[in-house]
Amino acid sequence: MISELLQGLNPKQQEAVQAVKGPVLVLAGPGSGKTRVLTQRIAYLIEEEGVDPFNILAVTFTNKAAQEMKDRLEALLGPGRATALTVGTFHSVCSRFLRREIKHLGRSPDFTIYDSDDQLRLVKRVLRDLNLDEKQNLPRTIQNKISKAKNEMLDAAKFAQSKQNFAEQITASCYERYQELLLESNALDFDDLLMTTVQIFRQFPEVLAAYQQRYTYLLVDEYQDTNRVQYLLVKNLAAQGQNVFVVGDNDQSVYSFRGADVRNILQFERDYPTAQVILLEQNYRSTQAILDVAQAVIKGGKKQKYLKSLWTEKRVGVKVSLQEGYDPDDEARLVVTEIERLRRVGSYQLNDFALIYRTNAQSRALEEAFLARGLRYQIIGGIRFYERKEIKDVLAYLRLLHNPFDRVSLERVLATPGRGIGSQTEAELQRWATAMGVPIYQSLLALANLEQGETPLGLQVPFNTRARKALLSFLKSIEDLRAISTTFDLVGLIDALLEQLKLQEILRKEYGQDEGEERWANILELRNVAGEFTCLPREQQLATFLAEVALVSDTDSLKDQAEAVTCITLHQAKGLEYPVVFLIGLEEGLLPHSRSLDNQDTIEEERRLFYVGATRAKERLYLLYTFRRSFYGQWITSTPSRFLADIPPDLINRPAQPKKLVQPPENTLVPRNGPRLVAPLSNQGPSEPRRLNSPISSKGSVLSSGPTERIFLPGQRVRHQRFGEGVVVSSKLVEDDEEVTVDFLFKGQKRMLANLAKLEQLEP
DNA sequence: TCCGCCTAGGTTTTT
DNA sequence: CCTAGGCGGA
Repeated sequence: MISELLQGLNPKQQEAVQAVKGPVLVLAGPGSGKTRVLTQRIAYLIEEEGVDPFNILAVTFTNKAAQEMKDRLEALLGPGRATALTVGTFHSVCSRFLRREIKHLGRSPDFTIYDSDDQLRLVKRVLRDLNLDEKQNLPRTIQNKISKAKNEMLDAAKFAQSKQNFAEQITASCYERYQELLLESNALDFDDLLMTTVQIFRQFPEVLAAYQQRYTYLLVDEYQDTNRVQYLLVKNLAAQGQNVFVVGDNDQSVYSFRGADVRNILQFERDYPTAQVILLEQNYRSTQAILDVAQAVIKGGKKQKYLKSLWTEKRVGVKVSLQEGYDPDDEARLVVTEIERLRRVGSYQLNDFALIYRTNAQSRALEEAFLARGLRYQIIGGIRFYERKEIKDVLAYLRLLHNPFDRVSLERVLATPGRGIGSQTEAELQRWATAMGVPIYQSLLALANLEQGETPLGLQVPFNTRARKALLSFLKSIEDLRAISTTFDLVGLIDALLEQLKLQEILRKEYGQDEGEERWANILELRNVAGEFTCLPREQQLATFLAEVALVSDTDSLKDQAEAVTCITLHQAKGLEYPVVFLIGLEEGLLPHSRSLDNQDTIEEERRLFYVGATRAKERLYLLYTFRRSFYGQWITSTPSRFLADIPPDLINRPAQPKKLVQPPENTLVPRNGPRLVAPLSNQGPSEPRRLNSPISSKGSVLSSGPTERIFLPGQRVRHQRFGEGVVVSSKLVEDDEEVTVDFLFKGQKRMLANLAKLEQLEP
């Protein structure tokens, strides 16, 4: 009997799901159901091959993908069947692994995980410790270098060896001190989670052997986005059984900035000579019109032969639209207007729409347009929930309670709220702790003992009376909370903390009524999340909560059912799909991003980003760019993205702009909030070709010509100069125009060419 | 120590 | 444009 698990899969997919033991590489285009194949494969292994879920490790790209995989398995196999399965991101899997195994390095499992913000603070601390100038040694740059080194498995010593020039020696000494502070803080940063795991594997072969024995089946999604250390993790775990099943798409490799190396997937067969390679080329997501454009862009740059091509059985569908907005506000307005139109004439809901952009900053203009029209929207990313100041403040207390050596949290907590402990006192505390050779928190405890008359090391009692008082009262409040944490559950602890801090009042005072309430609401949301952990044994609640909170990303909490338009970056949109997609800001300097321009490889990565964005669309794809955009407060005339020039004109519609804008007179400032000097004129038929300054190419490019998109859909209200108002009955595209049948209020039905007749769109 | 004014510099993308 | 840090004054 053919397994039910194979039903609804095409032969290629079935082949992948049933692949025999041994290494398997599934090269799969966008929308090819690769994540589904991965999931079905796991179900198949358990159901048909009798594999114990305990022996399976599946690595996904986000926690959200992991959750979805678990849910799907539950649905396929029945409840409870797959609970022994290990699923998660590299980071979460390694984090769990280290809680168990870090003891081999003589470290406590109660380590704190430092996120990027914590990393940066720690680097700043390092620079101050080493008396280095923050101007000459930018903390961000140093943080990036350290992170990069860790992703390449270079520890501080190896880094110092490999870099000989003076500037890098400075970085090396920062790296060294940085690791010292991490160790002293009993903390691991994001990158350590992976690097330390591999180090343990190397140093303790018996530990590795145990995991190799356990995980006889290893599956990895988005393999093209693995970096060196992730590659080594996979390789180490797969070394014995070779049962490694990876899925990915080299055309969607967009994470080289965090060390991802597309060669990992391209050289899979070299790493695993017995590998089977399966190509999934059929696309189940997008229409042919969308796929054609996406393929044109991805192929545009390269001469090399492609590993795979894409095809679909879906209908050709609506042509992809390309449109210019005057500026980002106008661009946003065009999008919102189109969303409103599609909602009227089609059966779309708000969550069918996605606005995808290169940089988070672009979401600002969108936000304003949505607010102005009263459409619900959700912006993914930007300031992440767990990076909000008020949230981090509260988390800092919780982290300090769980791990008193956590240096970054201690410093944060000392400074907020103001309690009379400033940089002077802090520096002195630091000196004193160093003199005693203990971590800062212990030196505080020693200070308390000193107060009670003990003088352990015969050191002089430091600090003036005021500072000492402040420090001791601080210590007392922490110790009080610590006592509470040993009797109350997590929510009880948080309540006590909020009470002690008088946080609600502080927030209201600091940010005013409205924003104060908003931030307080965030705190309550955090408290809500904490509530989900109170079902655990009390001793585990805080640790589990903190580990979880450190590793979630924003897309993880993305709600599909939310009735709102989604605004999201290209990177975060990877793996998602929407019926209608607007790719905005398709301009030189933005996509490709200006920071990528000095290097051919990074420009090609930008091209892949375009490809990823375009292939998110199922039914309709809109490409937009602006005439001008402001950078650093300066208006710059935009140049349309070079990737647009790779699209054959006949694949694209350049709609007659329903709203035509005129350039403002020279040297006229357009006030940000005042009345716009550039008023949208009501439409008067086909617009004059907009002056495109520096078009990419004069012919063979979508930028120079193009027929019209179908904008007069049935139900659209229109006005004609002679016939007056009417409603569109039907329409179809013809050569260079759109043929519409209109039912006029007084003149009955007429058929005409929309642009030729200068037909005007009206609001409903 | 804290507050507020000022200026110089900065914008990719994320687990 | 915006914001984080530096600097002067209370």
